[in-house]
Amino acid sequence: MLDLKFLRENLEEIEKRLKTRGGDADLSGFKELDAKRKKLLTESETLKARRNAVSEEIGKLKREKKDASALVAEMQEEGAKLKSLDTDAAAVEEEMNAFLLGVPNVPHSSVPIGKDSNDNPVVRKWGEPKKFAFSPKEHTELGEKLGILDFERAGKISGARFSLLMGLGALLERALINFMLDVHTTEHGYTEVLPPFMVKSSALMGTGQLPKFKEDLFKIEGWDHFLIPTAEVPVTNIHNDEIIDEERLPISYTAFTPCFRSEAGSYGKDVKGLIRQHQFNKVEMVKFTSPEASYGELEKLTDNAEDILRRLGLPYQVVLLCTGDMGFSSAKTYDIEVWLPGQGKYREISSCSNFEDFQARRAGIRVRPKGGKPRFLHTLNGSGLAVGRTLVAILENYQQEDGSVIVPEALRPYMRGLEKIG
RNA sequence: GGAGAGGUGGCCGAGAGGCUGAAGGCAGCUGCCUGCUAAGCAGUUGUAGGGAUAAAACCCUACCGGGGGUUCGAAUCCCCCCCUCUCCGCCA
Repeated sequence: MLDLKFLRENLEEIEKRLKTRGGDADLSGFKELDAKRKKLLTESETLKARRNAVSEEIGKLKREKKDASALVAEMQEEGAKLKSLDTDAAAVEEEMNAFLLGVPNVPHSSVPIGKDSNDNPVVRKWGEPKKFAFSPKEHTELGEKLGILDFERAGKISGARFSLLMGLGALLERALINFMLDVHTTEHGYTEVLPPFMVKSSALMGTGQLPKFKEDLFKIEGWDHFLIPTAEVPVTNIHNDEIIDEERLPISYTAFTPCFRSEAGSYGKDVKGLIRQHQFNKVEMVKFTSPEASYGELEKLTDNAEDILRRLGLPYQVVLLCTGDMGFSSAKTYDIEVWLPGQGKYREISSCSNFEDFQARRAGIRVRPKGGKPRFLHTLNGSGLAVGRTLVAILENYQQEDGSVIVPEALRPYMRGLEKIG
């Protein structure tokens, strides 16, 4: 959510920059709404000031045992007027709030202007895509032949876009989770958390998934709860409505959770395999920083995610999302894309974003500078990494001609020393 | 699920219709004092919205878990909801 004053004072500039995101940045109704709000507020406050003054007078008269009935009668009449005025004011306030909740974040000045993912510049690459002496297979075929992935049975249980990991596949997934968490906690300075996998709507409001993107979520029937689409939601909301002393920043959390997404509107995309699932595992990194430090921390956080890929020996590239391809709440986002030989392309495996104070304002997360006034802090998060897609990348990058898969060295301690699957 | 207790400022904690934005304490800030540290003394310190101003000072409004109600006036009375704690039941 943008700051009301900031929006009021920079309306044209903000509108111009939001337009670069494409689509939904319509601020045309704002001026009128803002004026209406101000008018009602001023009227209501004037009446209230009067009421307070008269009430005090009445109190004084009563204490002196004098007659106050004339004033009381007068105020009874005023009361009705105030009540209707307040009803209107509350309605406008709510309208304003709903409006603000629907406005996306303003892209940072370093974000390139563009229409869609084709306009995302590659900012760096690591590793060389391996040349295979044979035609490399996709993970689906490899996994099914090895008996570690079973999509058919997953379908019987849960339908399309679910997966069933068996035997060494399940172990590999678990190994990846433990490996990632260990690296982030022991080497990158993150504190591990294991949050709830269901959250209230207010938490989703705080991080920006609600109110606009309800159709992407799974709701628990009869409850105000949703399955989390990412650990970002419960972990960022750990500190909602808190004021954190500045010397405690930055705060860095890492969390493993399953993630649940309806994938509405993705029909026909990635229908096969582990790439796009209704349920998948992810290790997430979340940071709370001072406004001054957030862009430096974004670079660190992105590098922390890249580090996992480097240790696993998986080639990747980092792209900077252009204005047209960014998420609703983000001010700047890097996507990390891992090389998948089976598909012959780079595919997203992590998304690292700085939200500036957009989420903090919604969730009420502030920092108190030493001796100063509280202000909203900055929040960041990134996948470190999407576990299922990492498993795909390992199967495809480490496949051998006979269909077996070498276990990357970094993972072997987590795989009972196993060097090869199959 | 049943029974009780409770949710007040950065924190602890009083207040039980008007004189309360809220005593007292802690913490913070400023000054004094003191070889240093600690202690002591005095002053000061909530958040948000609006008005005023060159900027302040200043003025108004709201906020005592959330929402509604009663009243001229609500932290205080009434109703609904949420959360925490204790006991009982149930359960991994």
